[in-house]
Amino acid sequence: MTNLINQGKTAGKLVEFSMLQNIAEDDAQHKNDYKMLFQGQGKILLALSDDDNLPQKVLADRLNMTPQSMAEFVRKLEKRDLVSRKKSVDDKRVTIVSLTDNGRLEIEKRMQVIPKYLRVLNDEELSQLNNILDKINEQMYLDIKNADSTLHNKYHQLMLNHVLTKIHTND
Amino acid sequence: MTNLINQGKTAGKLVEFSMLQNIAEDDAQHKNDYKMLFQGQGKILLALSDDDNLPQKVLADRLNMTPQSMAEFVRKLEKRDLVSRKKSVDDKRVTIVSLTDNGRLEIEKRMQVIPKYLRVLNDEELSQLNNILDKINEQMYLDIKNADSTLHNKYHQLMLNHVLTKIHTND
DNA sequence: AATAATAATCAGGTATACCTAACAAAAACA
DNA sequence: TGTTTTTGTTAGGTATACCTGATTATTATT
Repeated sequence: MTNLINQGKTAGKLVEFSMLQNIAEDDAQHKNDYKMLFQGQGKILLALSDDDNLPQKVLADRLNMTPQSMAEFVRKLEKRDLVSRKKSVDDKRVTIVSLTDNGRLEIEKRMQVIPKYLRVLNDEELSQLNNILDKINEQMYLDIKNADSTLHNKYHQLMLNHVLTKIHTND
Repeated sequence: MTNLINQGKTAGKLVEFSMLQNIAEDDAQHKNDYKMLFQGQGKILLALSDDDNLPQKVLADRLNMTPQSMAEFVRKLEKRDLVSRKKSVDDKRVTIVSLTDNGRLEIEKRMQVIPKYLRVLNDEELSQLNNILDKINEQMYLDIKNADSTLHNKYHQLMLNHVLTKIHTND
């Protein structure tokens, strides 16, 4: 009961947070980079950062996208030299998509940006936030898995599990 | 020093969080609603939710957009019956944009969605997260103000200051 | 070997967020 | 009063994210 009220408050602050993020990062292309991490081409990069050398079809399924869209995005990524495409040898229909070194760098670059606003948190707050995010993220993994047990698109799971922590464990 | 490491970890988790959010809310148009809060038409709604009945020009300045884009978005919002446009009487050049009741409802609807993932936090965690978000948000307000003291576009400030808390204070 | 299913492509489309250039109407200024 | 500034509009454009339909290879099935 009381909890609901607190949840409401926090929800509002999260919205505020997202909005400020959007405005604050208005500088340069950072914003776009960040925004682009989670849709279209960016999604694909993230997917590949965990599980590389995937057929386009698999990517399309995982990211819940039509093969046509996938083809388009992969093309664009290829043009930007972030992924490469090679025909599979076992099945000459399939095109294997792989990250280029450039693409790998790009992802790291994008993810290693430490938002300026984190600097105002002290160690205790950082660790609190860490715990909270762990809990929230875990719950979201579960939600995603459940929403999906209805087969039809396996979502990420594999791909997602600690993709990012992995990349960030070089500290 | 150590702090930097923790910041890095947290940054990674935030990226993870955003990504999961994007995927988890794949259901229905919720995702789009949410996403749309912070750009284009959505930004305008938010701006008006704090400070209503504004000339298009002012909106364009505050949201750092060309008047042409603003005109376009306001048009679209009008078509969706979320805002109304009336000519100002003192200055017949200006068009005053106002939220319709419908628009006001729309904003509240969008913002009062409590993300499912918050339910896994207990009261202590919620209050920790609240504090943390307060700190972060406050810092971002400052950043925005500073980035902006270089005149040229006054950003929000007025508009932003506790827009959302205000709306959420009905608990 | 003939047919069906699968991976991908091409062509064409919609929607959104933006932008620039050109221009009209109204207001401010000299 | 005439000129300049300001607000907004029209027209046209770019870029991204997606989608559907039709078609081509290639592999799987019968």
